[in-house]
Amino acid sequence: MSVENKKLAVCIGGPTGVGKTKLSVFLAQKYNIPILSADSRQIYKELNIGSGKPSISEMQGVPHYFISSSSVYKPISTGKFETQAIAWLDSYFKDNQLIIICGGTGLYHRAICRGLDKFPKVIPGVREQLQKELEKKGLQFLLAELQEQDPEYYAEVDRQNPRRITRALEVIRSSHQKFSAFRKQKPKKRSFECLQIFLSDERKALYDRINSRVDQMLEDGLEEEARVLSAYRDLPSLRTVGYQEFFDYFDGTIDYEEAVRLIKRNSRRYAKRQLTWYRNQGWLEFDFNDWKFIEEWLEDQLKKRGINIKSGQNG
RNA sequence: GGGGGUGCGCCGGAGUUGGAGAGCCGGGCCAGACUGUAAAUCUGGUGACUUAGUCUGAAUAGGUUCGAUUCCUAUCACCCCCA
Repeated sequence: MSVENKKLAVCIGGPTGVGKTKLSVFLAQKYNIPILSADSRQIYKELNIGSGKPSISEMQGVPHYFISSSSVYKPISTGKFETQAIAWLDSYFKDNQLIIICGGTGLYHRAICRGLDKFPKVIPGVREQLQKELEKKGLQFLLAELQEQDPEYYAEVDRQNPRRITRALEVIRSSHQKFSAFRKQKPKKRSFECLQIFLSDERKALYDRINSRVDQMLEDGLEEEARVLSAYRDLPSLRTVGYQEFFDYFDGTIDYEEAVRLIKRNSRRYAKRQLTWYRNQGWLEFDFNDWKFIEEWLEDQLKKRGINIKSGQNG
């Protein structure tokens, strides 16, 4: 690939509420490029307030893709997201050199930049069946099956995590092959390069910001949004901080104060998990507030790659 | 001023009333794992240290005892009652 054909995706990650959107919009405006969202909740058109989806005014005219592009009634898997996003990006990069990929879902970023291994389709009903067995017979029962069917994966999997066990078994039962047989863990070739950075902040300040962000969501009508969606609470996409807690409140399991407290707590815990993920994945860490530094760093990266894009004054 | 009660680890609760535990539950916090449910799911830590272990520890200071979180004395703090 010649230098002129260099394609670059600037991936921006980080914990919830750290300011990913603001920075992305700023950079997108500067280079006059769109933003592709890597967020497993903002992708649903029904989840607005609770997902922290940027408003029209926050987008400032910058085109956003994969925001509100699906419906909670048709859940999108990470695999589907990869397929759609890559198709979109390949097409985009035919005529363009630079894009911003912004979002808090680490696995989505990974699906774009590295790709997921190809797994067979799960036969309808298998997952539900496994869920039933898990509830009735327990994890140990499923573990025994995994040990027999796929000793390799059994040896390395987190055996206390039902999600991992049932995932492996749904693939095994659907394909009659070992789960580990599909786990090549080999990065895919992409038509573009990913530059991965994440924003962070002092923990105390981040948590304060998250707490007040939740207060803002409540003011904006999170409770009503949750109420409308409560009939569909069992959908995977509604297993989400900000909604689940309200569902319990509607049930009378907890009172309003408690629901709010839990939303804040679970948001903080989520933020921590995100930080752990990006550090673990080797992303470059930047201070959320140091835009100047990030700008200069990015300029440098573009120059190195021979990417010459006018900093547009539009916006 | 008099009488009574309570006091342990970041916080709350339970529990031990002479054979002691850096111990139980919850919270908070810290850290980690994670390839199609990922805002999901799961794990570890939270007195100190030279960390497979060692030391200190039940408000503080003494005392009784072979042995004290437990009993005694004083002090401090908080709570209740009486003046």
